[in-house]
Amino acid sequence: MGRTSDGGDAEDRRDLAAMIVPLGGALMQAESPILDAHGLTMWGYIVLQALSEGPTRSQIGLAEAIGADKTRIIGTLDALQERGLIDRWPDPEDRRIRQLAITTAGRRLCESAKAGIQRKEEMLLARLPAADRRGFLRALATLSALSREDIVGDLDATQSQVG
Amino acid sequence: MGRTSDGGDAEDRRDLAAMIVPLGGALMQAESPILDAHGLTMWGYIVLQALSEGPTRSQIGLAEAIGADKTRIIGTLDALQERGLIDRWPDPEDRRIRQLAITTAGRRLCESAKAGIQRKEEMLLARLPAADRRGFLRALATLSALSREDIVGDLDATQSQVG
DNA sequence: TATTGTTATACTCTATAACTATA
DNA sequence: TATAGTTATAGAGTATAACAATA
Repeated sequence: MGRTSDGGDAEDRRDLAAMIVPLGGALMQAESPILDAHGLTMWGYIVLQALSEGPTRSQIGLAEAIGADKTRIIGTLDALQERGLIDRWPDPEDRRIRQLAITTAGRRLCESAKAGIQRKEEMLLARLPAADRRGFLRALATLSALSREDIVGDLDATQSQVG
Repeated sequence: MGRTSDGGDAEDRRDLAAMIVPLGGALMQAESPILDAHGLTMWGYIVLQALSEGPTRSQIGLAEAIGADKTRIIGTLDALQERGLIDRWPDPEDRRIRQLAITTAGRRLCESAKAGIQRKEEMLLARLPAADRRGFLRALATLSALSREDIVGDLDATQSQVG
């Protein structure tokens, strides 16, 4: 059992989540000193990266884009605005909505943090054989582009049986 | 910039943590209904898997092995013991220490949960080209075998500069 | 009335500190 | 006194609910 040749790699392995979740925690911990040196929180960095892609028409839109609750980013936006890293102003056509954009200073700081983080990540990736590394990054890009429902929703009913 | 040929893939990419952490969250959410169907919590499942490898001589040892605080697993152990999924008894030679072992019922339940989880994961991995998939799983095994210090500690001082 | 943004509250998870029983 | 296990408390992070301004 387990060695059946059903077309591929039915090797024994640990659960994906058991490998991925702790790895994600360690990566966040590794990023932390770099973000600290830039005076950024994790959420602040995430917001700056999102706004680097282009301005946003509402805070709710931004929150959805980064997978956060709308109430969770308010303090972050306050701090970023006060430091001049983002602009925030009411939409003249609908004064309920706050428009958001990154400033030049914000873009510069974000790019610096990203460079430091990716430099550190490169040292980690250097431990991998080149072929594995390419496959890893490509697979990661593929999987992280999937929607949460695509990952969670696969065969919900039939897989939950106790065997 | 970024296209320098320094021996490899200096491609633009999102931060590893930004891809890995949400993926881990989605995977945990995907596991959740399977664990529910088995009456297991995430920590209960982790404990059963750890004890599947062999008995443990103390709760502290088990907690360290799974990266948990010793206070965090007590309720979990109580519940597993009450359902007859683990045995827990004082070491006769040092009655402060509780020895732990999985029962036959515990092993059966754990294997059933693991089968369901990995079946679901296989459906996700099936979306990847075979080569990427192999590299992904091998890289993941390599990286998750590293200690937290190995990942966090890489070049702590020099990487934290604001450039 | 519905929606954006905000504030206040409650809840969950985790870490810390205090306690017991054994040594 | 030191350690394993337990319980109680406090803290961080998040989600939920209520509120003010605008449409």
